[in-house]
Amino acid sequence: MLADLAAVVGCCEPLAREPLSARQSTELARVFKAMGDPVRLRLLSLIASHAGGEACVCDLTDVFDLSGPTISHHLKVLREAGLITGERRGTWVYYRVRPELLDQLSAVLVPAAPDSPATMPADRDELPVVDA
Amino acid sequence: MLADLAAVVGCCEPLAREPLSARQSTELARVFKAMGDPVRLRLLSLIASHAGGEACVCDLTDVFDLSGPTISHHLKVLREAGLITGERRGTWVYYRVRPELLDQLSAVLVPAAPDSPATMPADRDELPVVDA
DNA sequence: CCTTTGGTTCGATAGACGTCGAAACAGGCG
DNA sequence: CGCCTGTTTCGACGTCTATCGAACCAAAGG
Repeated sequence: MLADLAAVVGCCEPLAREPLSARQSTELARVFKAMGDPVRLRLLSLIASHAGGEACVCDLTDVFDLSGPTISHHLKVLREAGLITGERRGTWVYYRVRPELLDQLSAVLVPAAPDSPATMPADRDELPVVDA
Repeated sequence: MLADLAAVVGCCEPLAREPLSARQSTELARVFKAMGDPVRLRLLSLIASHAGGEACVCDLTDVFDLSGPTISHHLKVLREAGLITGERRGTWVYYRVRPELLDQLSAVLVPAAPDSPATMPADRDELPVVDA
């Protein structure tokens, strides 16, 4: 669903440097909107902080007072926003975050982090395209 | 509306370090949701990148094919999320961003930026409380 | 004062979103 | 094969949200 964030945002153009184009803001907003829900944000955090960098859906469901389908729905939103990837291994489905995306978002927000690797365009101006 | 982000998120706890609590995710999601709209994201960018660090509403209205009330509504959402502040000076109302908030969000996203000032909790563990 | 211009609030409406239960799909395992 | 568990899809429903026009408030000048 989300094409390549770097391609749209120009990789690490801070929000405060120059106005976003309509296209850029649309793509970026898609990602922020995915994070604009408490459940999804918590899911993201649970996956990101889970041992091994990945979490099974069964681990996530028990944390909330929500039905299975609802959790699955939120995971799908996060997946389509490019924030996480899911992989089925046997019976269970494991999700892991895509740190590059978080790095990019972080870089967009902050005016100019001096020499943090998160803002060094060098080693990741080509992100894998995520689809569906 | 938004209390103190730092107080809730614990100031700079990265998303991937430990799972967010229900409360933390709720507060954070409020901010991300405010940014989860193309118009608002563009407004934020227009204000942040405007000369002098502030922009008059009259500057913002012309950029969009939207009615005045709609722009005003979006500005209110950004304001209540704590992302911008508005001040009336004479005839016009000027908006400016709150960079601390953007810094904090950036810090929450990235696992551990080595020595970027954006992630140094030292000089800003006390943020001004924004209300309405 | 009254008018004009800039911005916000109000009320209404169409569409999007979160949630659920039921049903469908996918793998193990008797 | 048939069942059982884990996960996703489907359809529906109530709520929230983006948008508008109309009305309203604030400041500046006649």
